Amino acid sequence: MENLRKILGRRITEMRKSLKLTQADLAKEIGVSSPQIISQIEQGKREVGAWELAKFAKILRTTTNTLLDIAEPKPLPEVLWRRIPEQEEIKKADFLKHCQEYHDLERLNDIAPYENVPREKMDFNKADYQDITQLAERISRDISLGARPAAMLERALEDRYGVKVWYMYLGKDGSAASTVGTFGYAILMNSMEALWRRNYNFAHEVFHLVTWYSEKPDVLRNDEQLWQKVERFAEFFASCLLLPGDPLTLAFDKRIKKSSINYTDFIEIAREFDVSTEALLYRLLNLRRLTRKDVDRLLGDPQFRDMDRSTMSKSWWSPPELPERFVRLAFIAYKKGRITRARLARYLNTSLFDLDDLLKEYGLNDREDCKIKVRYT
DNA sequence: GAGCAATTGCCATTGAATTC
DNA sequence: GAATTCAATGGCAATTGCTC
Repeated sequence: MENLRKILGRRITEMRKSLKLTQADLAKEIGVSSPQIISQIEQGKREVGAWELAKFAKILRTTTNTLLDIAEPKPLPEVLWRRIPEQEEIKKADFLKHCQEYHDLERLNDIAPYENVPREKMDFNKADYQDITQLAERISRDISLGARPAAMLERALEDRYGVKVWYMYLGKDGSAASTVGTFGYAILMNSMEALWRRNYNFAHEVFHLVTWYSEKPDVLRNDEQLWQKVERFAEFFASCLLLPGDPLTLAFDKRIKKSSINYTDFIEIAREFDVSTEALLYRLLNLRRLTRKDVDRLLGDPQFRDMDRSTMSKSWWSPPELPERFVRLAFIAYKKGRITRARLARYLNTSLFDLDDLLKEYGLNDREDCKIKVRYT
């Protein structure tokens, strides 16, 4: 038993340090009065009670099984951040824990393996914008995104490829992240983003997933010049994916009357494609439908900016606390008897008392299920 | 078996020493 | 200087042994 105590202590130390917490921080979170107690636990000199173990698991973003497992835990998957957020380690641990839970729910529901996310092995040093355009066209065709891709993209990646999408507050200056692990592909989005920016960021992260195996994340992190280039590619990819050339030029050309076009038409097209007006204008510049002078004049015109802003508030969208698909999977696993009601509440990060209210928010009702006989051939 | 006192072991607290 | 560890001390709950 002594050995198990030491293993548990060592594991707590490792996980605490990976989250950049001190013994004093952990003592405060756990609810013990002094860091000396944490020191004793980490050295295997003090027993850990069952309720304490559960608290350690929650605070260290892991499971009691992992804390007690004799086998060495596998290294955590890399997370590719757009911009490193505050408390990166905590956010990374939360994100990866959600991804694992998501995957566990998929398995509990016997969900068959998904189609593989299209992969592109790209040499970022040699690639050019023509390659990125072709890649966006290919991905758009593979995923069958159609003429208005933004409306389809997230749903298609979730349902068809099992990409896990999670929303979290990542600060006001905007960030997002992507990762690939044993749980599959996952994207972390900033819950503070407006709809049009969100779509763009999402498409940006899709680029990182598609090219995930082109270069190791730590290589990208340590080569600033290369990273900047890849980020420009990702932005351009997002632009091409969400604003496909033919449908966009068609939408643009049909609004031209006597060689001119109204400000409201630009705004309408941007809303139609669910992107910002800036993104639209730069894409039209790229497609040679506008000149650099036109774009600068529009973006510098306060009247255009006012008209644009006045239509934004109506389109504001705030994501649900938990992904709807994740809630649905947890609920179905519960209804099938694969998880208890208490575990369902834990997955949904709520209490048993508030569980029904939370389910109702997602349009789910904990009524007794019924069966009908069907003919099966 | 119930009640009580003595014993034991674990834990929290405090202050000081050591390590990083 | 902050974080961590060590050692001493007291409190509390569980256990043990005894008496009725």
